[in-house]
Amino acid sequence: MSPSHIHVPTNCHTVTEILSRVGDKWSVQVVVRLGEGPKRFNELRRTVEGVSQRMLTLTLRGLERDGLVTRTVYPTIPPRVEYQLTELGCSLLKTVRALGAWAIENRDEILEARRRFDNAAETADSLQSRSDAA
Amino acid sequence: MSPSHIHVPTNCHTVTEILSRVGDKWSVQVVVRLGEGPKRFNELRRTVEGVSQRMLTLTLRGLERDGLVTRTVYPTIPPRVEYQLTELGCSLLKTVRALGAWAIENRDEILEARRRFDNAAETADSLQSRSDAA
DNA sequence: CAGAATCCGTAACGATACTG
DNA sequence: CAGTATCGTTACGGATTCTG
Repeated sequence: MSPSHIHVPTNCHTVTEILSRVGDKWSVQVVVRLGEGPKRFNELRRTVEGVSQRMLTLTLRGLERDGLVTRTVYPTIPPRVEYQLTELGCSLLKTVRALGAWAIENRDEILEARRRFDNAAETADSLQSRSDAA
Repeated sequence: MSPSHIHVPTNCHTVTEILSRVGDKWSVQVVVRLGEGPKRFNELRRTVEGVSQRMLTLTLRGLERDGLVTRTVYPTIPPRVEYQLTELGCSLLKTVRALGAWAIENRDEILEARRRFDNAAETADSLQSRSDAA
């Protein structure tokens, strides 16, 4: 049992901070792909699908900055750069997979809830416009 | 062992979708606070700290739409509205806590990696400007 | 090949004022 | 009390062009 009634702002902030690192548009996908093994830049660019060159660069820089991936440059011609998960990155991948499992498990329930909610809102709207017209 | 080399786009998309629901600026904090029990609007507004009225409203609507919280209106004067986690919301809270635990556990390592990275970048910059001046 | 730099549109967010 | 409506700003992300 954790004392959840004790509010520790630092922890909340920490969690939020980490979540916004991982919650951006591409970080998770990149981490998951790198979970398959080290990859080169354009290799990632192809497999992540939909990511722009710019965003892949920024995402990788961010992950590198936080110590989640390493960037290794082989000074050949043409240049060759490999990205690889660090141990920290691997441990993150594990907990992200848990969240992923939850997402897949509850996908249908969420989608249906969404459908219901949108339907209800639509119904309310049409009732509204009917009373407007009257 | 999961066959991680088999790429299932639907699952990736699902995970990304869920993560962007939870990865926004306030959802997690709201869910965590609601994990302590049902709360009223302004009660949340105070405990979540930093959230604007507008964003709290939007966040709660989003969570309600996805079936993660319920919204109960007591038609008294003044009005009283209670928000409460659904079962689905509770199950999400559990996996989010796992991510939170990871965040807290690895906070220092991340911060230090960040510091190192920024230092290295700064050093490179100053070397750059020195060769510019020459 | 692996990026850096620039430009630009959208969407997220915050502050404020108003309402039932 | 619990919102809605409107406005302005900022941050995110995409497309394009250029470079070592």
